[in-house]
Amino acid sequence: MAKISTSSPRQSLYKQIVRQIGLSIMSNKFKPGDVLLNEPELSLQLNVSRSVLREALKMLGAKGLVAFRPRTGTRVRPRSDWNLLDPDVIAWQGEVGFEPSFLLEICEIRLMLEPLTARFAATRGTAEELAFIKDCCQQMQDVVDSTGDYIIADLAFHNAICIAAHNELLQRIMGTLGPPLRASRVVTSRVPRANVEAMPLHWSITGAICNRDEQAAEESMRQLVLSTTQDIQRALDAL
Amino acid sequence: MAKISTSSPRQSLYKQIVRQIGLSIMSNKFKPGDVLLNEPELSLQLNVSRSVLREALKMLGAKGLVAFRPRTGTRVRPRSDWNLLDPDVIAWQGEVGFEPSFLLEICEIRLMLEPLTARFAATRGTAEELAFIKDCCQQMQDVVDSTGDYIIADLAFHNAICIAAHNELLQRIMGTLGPPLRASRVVTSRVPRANVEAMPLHWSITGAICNRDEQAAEESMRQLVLSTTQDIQRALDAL
DNA sequence: TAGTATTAAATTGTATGACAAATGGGGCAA
DNA sequence: TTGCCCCATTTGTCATACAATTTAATACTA
Repeated sequence: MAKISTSSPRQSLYKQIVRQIGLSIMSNKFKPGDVLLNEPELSLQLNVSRSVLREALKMLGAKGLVAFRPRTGTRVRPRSDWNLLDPDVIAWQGEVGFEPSFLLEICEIRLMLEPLTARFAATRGTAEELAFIKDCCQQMQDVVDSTGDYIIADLAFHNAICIAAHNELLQRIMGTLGPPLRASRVVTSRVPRANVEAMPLHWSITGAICNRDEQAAEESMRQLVLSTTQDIQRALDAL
Repeated sequence: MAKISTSSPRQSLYKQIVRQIGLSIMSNKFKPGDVLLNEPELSLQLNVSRSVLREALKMLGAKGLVAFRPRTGTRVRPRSDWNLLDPDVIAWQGEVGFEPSFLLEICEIRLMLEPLTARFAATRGTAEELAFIKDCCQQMQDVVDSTGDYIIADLAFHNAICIAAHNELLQRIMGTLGPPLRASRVVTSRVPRANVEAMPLHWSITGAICNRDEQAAEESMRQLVLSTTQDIQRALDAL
């Protein structure tokens, strides 16, 4: 059976299939509750062996996207069962376009997490970690005119703070919520000069953390998140 | 090839294998960086066909626990790559015993999430949702003397607040972090009369939310989470 | 001798075919 | 009508063969 796939020639077949079906689910081509084609037919249609198809389906099952039952078939599970914090699930959603409501939900989570994260960083960060935060902030300042580089530097900045907070689970959550933020930042940066205007807040966060001023760190970060949330809200409203 | 498994006769073979290997990883039988036995041998040792083993491994791979490479083998990934918010990953960790540090990290996340969750519930909850919160609180009061029932009622209470906050992603996170909390509550409830002493705070949260008093709801919830965190901290220190 | 290209071995990746087990529905009987 | 049984459909499991990939040893060359 030949591999005709025009897209990614150097990628394992099962990974391609996982991605393909995953995207089909995210794009609502298969809606929750729908029953997929049975395995023999689906493997025929996708031009792969049943083994590959099954391994792909099992991976989707592990992410909570589908459920299996003999005789009934493989069914797309309700969205509330999806592992929404799985990196692939997030990425696939991004590829087909995030729901605005989902982006706003992420903003709310950030509003809950980031202020206390900054506080913990001020309390627990090592000298090296604080120095790195300052480096990241300076890096943002340096590339403030380049939208793409600025987004990357901004992510690095927030990640550095997260590392200094010394909470592995938190790092995982924030790391997973990073890519969607990057997507929303692309929307945000349509707001002219948003980057430049956000720099003072970034500097005050950096200063507060480096001075071990927990209260100021938490409060500045809250202001920053509120501000970027408003930017995103405006950008989404403009659509 | 016979299924001699003495444990769960009514469970798909691949699910048993996923669980078995998953637990082996959690219990540090396979440490991060370790290379698993190659598939033919491992399938022989586990007494299953290579297909079943591969489907199980793919599921573990989808959860970030292992990575595959031809020639090199299947390797356990570093803990930082694990999908720590995957329900199975959490559950398996619980079965082999949570690390105290992990429980404290969860407490910190709660401290970040729950106060604002309560605030949002006060702002956005429908009349029905608020009534349900009150019901849950009353239920806690009714079973305050039964440790097991109290834990269940407490989870339902916090979940009801989360639902009223109208944030799907938040529900997912809190729902995933629920079972570990249940485990830590078992530890907590060794503290005598902790249940009874926590009821006033629960009632003030309930009252604040039902009165749409955002500020009081947030602050009461913060006090509650801080209080339970201290209980857990004390219980862990006593070990 | 050192550096590079070639080859070979080990492991995962893929395909195929066959049969077992579970399940849901339809038909049959009380 | 209601309960039971049987059967068709679908996933679950097994076995085997071969392809593709990658690492490492090996040979070859400058």
